[in-house]
Amino acid sequence: MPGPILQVALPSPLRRLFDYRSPAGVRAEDLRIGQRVRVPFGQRQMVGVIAGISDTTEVPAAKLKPAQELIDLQPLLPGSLWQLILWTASYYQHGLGDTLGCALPTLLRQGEPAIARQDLLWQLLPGAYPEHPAVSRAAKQKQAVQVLAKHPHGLSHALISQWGLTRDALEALERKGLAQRIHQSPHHTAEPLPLLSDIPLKANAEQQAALDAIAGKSGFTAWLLDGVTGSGKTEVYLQAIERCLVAGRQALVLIPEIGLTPQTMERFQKRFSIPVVILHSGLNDRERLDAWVAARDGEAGIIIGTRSAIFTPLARPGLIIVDEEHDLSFKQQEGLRYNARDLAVYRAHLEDTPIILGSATPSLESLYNVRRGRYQHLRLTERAGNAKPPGFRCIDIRSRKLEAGLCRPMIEAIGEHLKQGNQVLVFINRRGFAPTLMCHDCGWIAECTRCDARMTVHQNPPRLHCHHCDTQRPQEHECPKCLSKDLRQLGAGTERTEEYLAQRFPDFPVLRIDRESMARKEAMQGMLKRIQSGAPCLLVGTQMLAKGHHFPDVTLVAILDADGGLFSADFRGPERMSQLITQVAGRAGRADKPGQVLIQTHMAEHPLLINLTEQGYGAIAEMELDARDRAGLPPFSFIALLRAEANNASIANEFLESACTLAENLSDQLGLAVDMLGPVPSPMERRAGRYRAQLLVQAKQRSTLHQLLHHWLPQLEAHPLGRKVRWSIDVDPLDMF
DNA sequence: TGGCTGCCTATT
DNA sequence: ATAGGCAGCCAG
Repeated sequence: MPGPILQVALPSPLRRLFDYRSPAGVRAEDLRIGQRVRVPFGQRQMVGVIAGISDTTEVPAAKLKPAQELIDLQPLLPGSLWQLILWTASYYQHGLGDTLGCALPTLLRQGEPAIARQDLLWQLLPGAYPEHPAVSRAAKQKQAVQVLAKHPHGLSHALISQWGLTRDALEALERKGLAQRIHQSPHHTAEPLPLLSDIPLKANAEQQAALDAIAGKSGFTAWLLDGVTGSGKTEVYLQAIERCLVAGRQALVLIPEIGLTPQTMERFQKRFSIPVVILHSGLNDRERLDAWVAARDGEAGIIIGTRSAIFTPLARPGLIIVDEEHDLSFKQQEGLRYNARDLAVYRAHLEDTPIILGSATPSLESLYNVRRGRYQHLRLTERAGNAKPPGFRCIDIRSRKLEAGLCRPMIEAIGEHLKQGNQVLVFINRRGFAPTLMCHDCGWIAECTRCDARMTVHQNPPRLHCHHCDTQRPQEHECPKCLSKDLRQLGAGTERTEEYLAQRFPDFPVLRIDRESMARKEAMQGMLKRIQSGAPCLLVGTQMLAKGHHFPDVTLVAILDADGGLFSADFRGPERMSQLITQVAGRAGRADKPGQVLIQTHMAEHPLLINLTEQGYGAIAEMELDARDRAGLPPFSFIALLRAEANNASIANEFLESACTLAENLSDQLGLAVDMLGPVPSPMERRAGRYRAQLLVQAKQRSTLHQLLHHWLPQLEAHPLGRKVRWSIDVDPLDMF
């Protein structure tokens, strides 16, 4: 009699499962869905996950091979997380094997056992205290004593780097007789610990109302915490987490990619004495696995991480928080194109826990869900210490002379604020020195050889740089077309504005904050320190300035170009622009120093700008939602984008034409009301030497779109042209590029 | 005729 | 993805 057949998901782009016989010597009753197996695959061996167990198979017996080894004794993931991953693969139309590949830490993908490295704990010995003379001249060891003092039952060795400690410091303490290592069995449960190591702030009335509302419901509820910058969303998170921990459960916190602000992280670690796990990009594979296991086995109380942390298993899920839920970095832009914020809502539903989506500028999707009664709206409108919201004013720059992107009234305003001893933030969403290099005699423009884009002039070091494919080359000294020497650098980026301001206001330091100047990690820390000193200075930067950090001594926010979002090709342009302006504006001001925001624009009477400056983001959002409704755009419809790229334009187009016909046939057969838009060349047709085109599929109902995708994707996969082009499907795309 | 490239196919 | 097989092609 034939044994069970294992249907195994393998990390390959092929969207199907592969059947194997069970490994030699493994009893049928020990096999479970969700266990890993090592299997032979072609010439190699691979680690896969059992996704199904069956009595039968279509595969001829001669081809069927036995798996080599059963890696896990138990399923790797709790049921809810397995469900989440299955749903992710099916919703985003991605192979299960590859989806698991995105969801699991590298070492698990390689077949490493799913246990923490060791069960070593560090514990203080009696008589150790931070002021102990033996550590008075050893800052690291002193810090270690402080941290260990908060963990009377011992701090897991796996988590020491999370607390900024090193093995060396702890071993030194051991030698000095101040600390010891203790070993414990893997699944021991510690006696209840004090949860808090710091006293919560007193919640104001709005915060308390939000907390009471959240506490008043059990099970799944989605809360939209809509709070202006400085209104204390983090304090609501912290106290909601505290409640969750008191109930013996774990909290998962998702934060945007660049939002890893050390200040916020410190607040979490300072407040709680239970283990907080931070999944940041600096972790190595082993540390990542240890953190994963600590979360899965319930050792870690709070798990904080970016997008991919949504796939961290929890032993006792109790609460999910998505901070800055409108942020685009929650959407993965390649491969498995999932949106961690959306998955978080589904996960909370699966695990029957509350979820808090927080933002000062909620996405239209979330506001729409509030309108439909799916999310509960919580508002925080007061800024801490009664700080006034910043006052907005637009400056019409039509026919005004600009110097390095600044008009005269703006320069004067900057001078005023500096003279009064305040800081000024200048926002210009363009890196480099100048966005264009042009020949003044014949109009030639320096373009990228691999993209349909202009080269940006950079000065440090001097070069032309393509921001789309990263190509760099020296700047021409004469026009390659007419040999004129009169090449001009047109327009302004952060470098030019920085240079101009430094020369115009020589008495004040100018700090530039963009990807270039922040390349070194210490750079940001150094600049933040300087800004926090409160001395008058100028900050010049890109949208990096808009994320996370608060600058209380800034009284003027100068926005040099608000027009980009007003006439963008993307229907989300206005939403993005409003969010960006509101977020940048929110960086400034505090109780005793109200902030002012000046916006340069060519379209001072544009209703969007007027509404934004007079009524704020909420009003704009409602207006935009109505516009989307009338136009039948998301969130009032559902879209998927099929992208194709190839070395020549016609083959990408041919593939999409054929895909379009297939989709039209399918929707006829199945009676589905879907609209096909395209294929059309991508807004930037050539990028990094490849030609790109796209086809948009749109439906009124989510289920209609998914029925089509479900039948369409296998056809595309089997399409002969599909191997000549590189194609991908993006469900709920956020970017049309 | 050996060895190279490019294209096609199978992977359980 | 990735490896292997095979046809077509050229230097020797």
